[in-house]
Amino acid sequence: MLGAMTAMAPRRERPDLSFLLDHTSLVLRSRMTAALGEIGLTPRMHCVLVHALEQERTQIQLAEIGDMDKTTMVVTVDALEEAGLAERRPSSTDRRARIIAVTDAGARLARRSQEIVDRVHAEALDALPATERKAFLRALERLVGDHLAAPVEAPRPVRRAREVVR
Amino acid sequence: MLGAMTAMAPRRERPDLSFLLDHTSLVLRSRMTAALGEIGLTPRMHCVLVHALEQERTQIQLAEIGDMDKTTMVVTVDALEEAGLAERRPSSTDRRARIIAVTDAGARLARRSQEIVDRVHAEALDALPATERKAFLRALERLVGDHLAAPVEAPRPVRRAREVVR
DNA sequence: TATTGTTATACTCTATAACTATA
DNA sequence: TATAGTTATAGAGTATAACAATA
Repeated sequence: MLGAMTAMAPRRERPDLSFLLDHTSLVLRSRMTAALGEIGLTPRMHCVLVHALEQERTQIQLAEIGDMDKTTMVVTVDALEEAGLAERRPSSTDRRARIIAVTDAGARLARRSQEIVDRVHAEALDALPATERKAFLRALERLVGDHLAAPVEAPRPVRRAREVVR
Repeated sequence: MLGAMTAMAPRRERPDLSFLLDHTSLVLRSRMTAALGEIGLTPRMHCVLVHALEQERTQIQLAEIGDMDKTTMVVTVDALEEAGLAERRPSSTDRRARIIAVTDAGARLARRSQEIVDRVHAEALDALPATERKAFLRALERLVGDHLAAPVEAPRPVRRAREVVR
């Protein structure tokens, strides 16, 4: 990880927003991953389960919601199927597409994992006084909706064709 | 990246802190990387420059501050030397250690890069009303100092010895 | 014996490219 | 022609292992 962007002394006058956001985000993620890991889920599996439960969705739609590549979705759904938590079903309207159907076991586990997610979030937020907590969340939501809505696109390196193995 | 941890509907009642922190952190980082890239620096190079300027520091000390591995520090210092921004000098007290000395060009560039860092931070924070901004920063600092201080250590996979090539 | 800095490289993660089936 | 899903793998990023010099 990358640490302090700003020299030590002027921290108070120029708060190191990069460090603060990176650090809190990383630590929260590590807690979330550890907590969900106890019931055999990754954050990604949880994300797919919850949104597949809401309504009938295809892999592409779930990939969009979870901000994953479709190829990452393939391995995530593979893991969910292997664990007996979800199944691929043909879409009735598009024979190319697969609906991700959550099994009963998947639905039960999703309830537990959502409790875990809420608990991990609550434990973090409980460290803040109520007023500050509200302003904190409002601020984050404002940033996500506004100035920090979309990442700057970095130019991606062109990749050579893949080696064909017979 | 990973997106929403929480189903769509209950977002208002159960704010998705993971999503909010991940998203803001990622977008800010992309902006920072793009902005520093315009003067030929990575966030890591900036970080090392700034802290090497503050006082005499060895690679290990700079790695600690930047939360980088010492091997990552090697390539970062390589890049700084190649760009003529810093030099490795033998420590006068420990012949194993190298002091990272910032050149005049490095010092000039560090002033500019710190301005860039401050500007990118300010642009984000300017999106917030003054009161909210203060509470936001206080909250982040409280979390970093308290509940979200340290990541949960994930068990690292054991790695086999490296192949010896003669 | 432990630590600084270094090199080589193992491993993870993510996404691109290419492909099949279908729209 | 374009899209959903799949497979294979390229490439970036990062950290471990091993080592030389020194403490």
